[in-house]
Order: sequence, then structure tokens, then C-alpha cells
Amino acid sequence: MPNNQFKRGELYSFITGKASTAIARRLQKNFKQANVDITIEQWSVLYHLWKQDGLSQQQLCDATFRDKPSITRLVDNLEKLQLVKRVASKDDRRINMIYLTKDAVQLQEQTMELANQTLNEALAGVTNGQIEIAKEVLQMVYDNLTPSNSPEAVSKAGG
Amino acid sequence: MPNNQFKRGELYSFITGKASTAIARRLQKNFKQANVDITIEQWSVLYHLWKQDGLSQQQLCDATFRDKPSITRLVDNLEKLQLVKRVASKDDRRINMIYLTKDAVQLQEQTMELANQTLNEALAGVTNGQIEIAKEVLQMVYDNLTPSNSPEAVSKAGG
DNA sequence: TTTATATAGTTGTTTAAACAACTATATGCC
DNA sequence: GGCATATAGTTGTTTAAACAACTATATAAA
Repeated sequence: MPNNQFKRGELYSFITGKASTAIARRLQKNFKQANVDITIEQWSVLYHLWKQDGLSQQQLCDATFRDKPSITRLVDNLEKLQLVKRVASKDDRRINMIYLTKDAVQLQEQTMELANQTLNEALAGVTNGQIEIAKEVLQMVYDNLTPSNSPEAVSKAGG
Repeated sequence: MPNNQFKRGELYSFITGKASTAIARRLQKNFKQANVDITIEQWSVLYHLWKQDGLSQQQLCDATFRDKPSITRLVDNLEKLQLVKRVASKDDRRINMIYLTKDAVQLQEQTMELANQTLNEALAGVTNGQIEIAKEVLQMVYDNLTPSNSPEAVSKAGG
């Protein structure tokens, strides 16, 4: 497939990920200005709990593309901030279900507003068509590199 | 500009940067398999020194989109690995010029090969046209969020 | 029922990012 | 020359990522 060959050096930014770093940094800055005292990583966990409260830590791993130790520590820190609480599952005592506190629920509207605002800043001048293609490429890259590409794993990760 | 509006939630991956994380992780894995014992971050510094040896730490900051403390510590670690050495500039005693050692020079061919191989894995099935658009979008995002967008800063960052 | 294996989560360690505060040198201005 | 300011780099601290090694519980097989 000669159309997948490319010139060395040019694609370095795919590895460094400077664009997503810049977005994360800007969102963090916007949080700070609005006196929202959480990190982007913590927010990314809350984001999935806002979509569906009461996920297990493993489900948060899958949703956020992080490994188990990372989620353990993010949940540790979110618990310290009293934004979530761990509740041991009665069905399966290995599992912690993670629930939002009232404080965390109240953060949703404000921070989603800030996130959308940040994405609008980031994507100024970019057309919807370009965004769609960029998303497709990023998704293909992710799929190419992720073992969960196998049929069984895909059906499992269906959400 | 209604064409820059978008639906909430969909663009979350722009913030998490899961694709670039996956590429970095795969490259790290490929390094490890080839018994190349450096981190991707260290490699990204060497990458710029291979293009031009003898950069100052500040120039490495600009090239790698990192802040000064990050470069200080990456150079610290690269010095420990005997891959670079700091040489105080005679013209300006504030400046450290960073030079590659022989060991680092020898790493170039092998690791660039691994990097290209990794990018080929990552971009399998993605057309050159799609790659070009994705690169444009990422560059626009970066430019939108980077203060060095101002005319003065741009002329300064010309390289 | 006992044993092997898989799954969920935690802990330890190294590396790095981000930010604030700091030191040292250089430059511009009076 | 002396002072203010800018620039280059370092150090301290918190947060997080990655990986290995670990504990505890559940499941499957014998």
C-alpha cells in the first residue's frame, strides 16, 4: 500500500500530540479562571460518570483509556475532593461502584460549558468537514493500535 | 460561524488525545522490544538534536513544546544516560548548549526506523489525503491556542 | 471440595508535565 | 557605573502515566 508511506519527520506531531496537549492546557486554564479546582484528568472521569453514574473502576478504565492503577489514583483524588464515593458492590465484592456526590453533579453544567467553549476556541476556522475527517483519522489510528480490535473485544466494548 | 458549532460530547477525544497516546505507547513498546532503553519524551529531544546538534535548552523548549523545567529534567536524564552533554556557551554564560554523544548518534538510524514503522502501523488504511487534513486540523488547533500566534512571536519562531 | 485461573482493584517505583518561585547572567537606560 | 528588566536555566511540589508486583474475590475444572 504505497499510499500509506510518508516522509520521515513530517508526522512527528502525531506522536507528540501537541494539539491535544494544547487543548488540555487551555481547558485547565479556563477551569482555573472560573475557579473550578479540578484537573483535566479528574474532569474526564467525572465526564463519564455524568453520562452514567455508578460505573465500576474497570468500566472507567475502558471509558477513559486508562489502566487500572491510573483510575485507582484518580478515584482516590476525586474521593479526597469529595466529588465521588466508592461503594462496594453487593453482587461482586471485588467491584467498587463509583458514584457522584452532590458537589460533582453541580459541576457538570459549568464545566461542560467551559469544555465546549474551549473546543470552540480550539476549532475556530476549522470546517465541520475537516473536523469529521480528523476524527475519523484519530479513530482509525486508535483502532489500528488497540488490541480490543478483535471481534470479541469489540462486541464487549459496544458502548 | 455556525459551521464551528458542534454537538457536545462528540469531540471529547480531541481533549483526551487517545490516538496520540496510543501511538506513543506503541512506539515505547517497539523501543522496548528492540532493547532501546529510552522514553518517548527523551527520544523527542534527541529527534531535534539529530536534525541540528548543539541547541540551547530554550531552543529545545520551543522545538518540543515543553516548558523549561521539563527540558531541564529531560536533559538531566539524558545526561545520566550519557546520551547528551551540557556545554556552557562562551558567548552567553546563561546558556547551555546541548550536544549529542556518540551513543546518541548511533541511536538515530535504529530509532527513526522504529518510529516510521510505528507510524505505518498507526496509519494503516488511512489515505494520504486524510492524513494531510488531519495534520492541518491539528496545526490549526495548535495555532488557535498558542499565544505565539502574534506576528512578532511568529517571525521569531520561524524555523 | 480442592485447585487453577481469571478478574477487580491496590501499592511501589520511575518518569514526566505543569506551575510557582528561585538564581544567575545579560541588556537597556539613567 | 548602577539600577531595572529580560532571559536562561534550576528547584520544589503536586498530579498523573506506565509498568510490575501484589491482594482479594469469583469462576471453572478436576
